[in-house]
Amino acid sequence: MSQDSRAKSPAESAQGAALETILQQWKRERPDLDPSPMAVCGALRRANDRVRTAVEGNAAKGGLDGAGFDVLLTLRRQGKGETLTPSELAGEMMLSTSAMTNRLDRLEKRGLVERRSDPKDRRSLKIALTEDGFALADSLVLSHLAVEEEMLAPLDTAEREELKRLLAKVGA
Amino acid sequence: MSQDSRAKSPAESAQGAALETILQQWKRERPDLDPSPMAVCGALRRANDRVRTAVEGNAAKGGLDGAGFDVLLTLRRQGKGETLTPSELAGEMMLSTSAMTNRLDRLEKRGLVERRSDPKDRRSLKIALTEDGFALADSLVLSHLAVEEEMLAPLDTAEREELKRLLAKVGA
DNA sequence: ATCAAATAGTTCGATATCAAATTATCTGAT
DNA sequence: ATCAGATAATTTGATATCGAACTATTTGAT
Repeated sequence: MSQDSRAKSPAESAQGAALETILQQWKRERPDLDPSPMAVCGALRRANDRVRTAVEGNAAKGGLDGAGFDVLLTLRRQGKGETLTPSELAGEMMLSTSAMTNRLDRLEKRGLVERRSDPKDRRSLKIALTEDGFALADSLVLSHLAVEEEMLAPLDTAEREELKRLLAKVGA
Repeated sequence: MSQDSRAKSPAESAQGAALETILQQWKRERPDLDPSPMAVCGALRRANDRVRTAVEGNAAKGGLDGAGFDVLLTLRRQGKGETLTPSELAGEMMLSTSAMTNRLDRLEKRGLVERRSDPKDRRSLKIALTEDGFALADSLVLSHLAVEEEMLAPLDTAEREELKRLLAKVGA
């Protein structure tokens, strides 16, 4: 294996074919079509991949994958002692409830969250951060923001605002 | 189940918590931190999710998932009769070679691509579109561009250029 | 010419996801 | 008060991915 020196772990080195090359190929193959939307959507995907990779790298420092990291930060930002149900968590992060069961199993096994039964509704659960989980979230959010800030470092404040504005219009 | 009415299949309705709410929560919980990078990175992720969902919807019209669709279009844009090896394909689309084996198995089973042994190097394979595969790719790329164009419809030409420029700077 | 190291593709084992089925509990209409 | 239907979480079964191990070739140093 090892595909000729590039392409290590897909989400890692990442990049694939140059966007410019792709556009040229389509112009040659289908001169009847305007491929310009691909340039924008491709740039969107690439930028998102770069950010995601960097963010997951930070999560890995806490021994978490992107999945567990999201759960931890979602709980943390609710506030000390606040809880969410598995369904609410799944809803917040666009995930099936069965995938959430699995994530919570892992986080609970690591002692970062706990499942508390809800006396008001015995079907339901309250998911809470443990002390360790809270501390880890508090630590990771700091480096997380540093990582995101670094990804955005080439953009000044006005450019960031403009980027947000334009992104909000995509698919709106 | 069904988490309070939204969040059907995660990648489908999608959206999760409002970005604005998330920012407010962090400002309350960690007033010592500047959460503004989250707004930009969140917008990036959301925009990318919307585009991906739309693009996968188009692929589904041809009975493909996003994975198979990518392979088909990558081969198509090389030109009629041109081939790539599984390793090259994996490299182009940032995927492990083992995942590529799996994708090719499925596409070959559907008669959309074929594996040709390379007489120059008997370890290697040439992946080629079949006639059906070529025709499907040619048809799907048309609606694909229509879908992407629709996602970008709220942006005029200058805004698209600006968006591309800004996205290229993210994580650069 | 030989053979160790590199390379191409596949297979294997583990894991994360989804959708559907399942179990337990609650709600509301009668 | 009962019970059919809704709801919460989990379990199940299928699939896609990754990294590592494997098989078959090729390459390059001697």
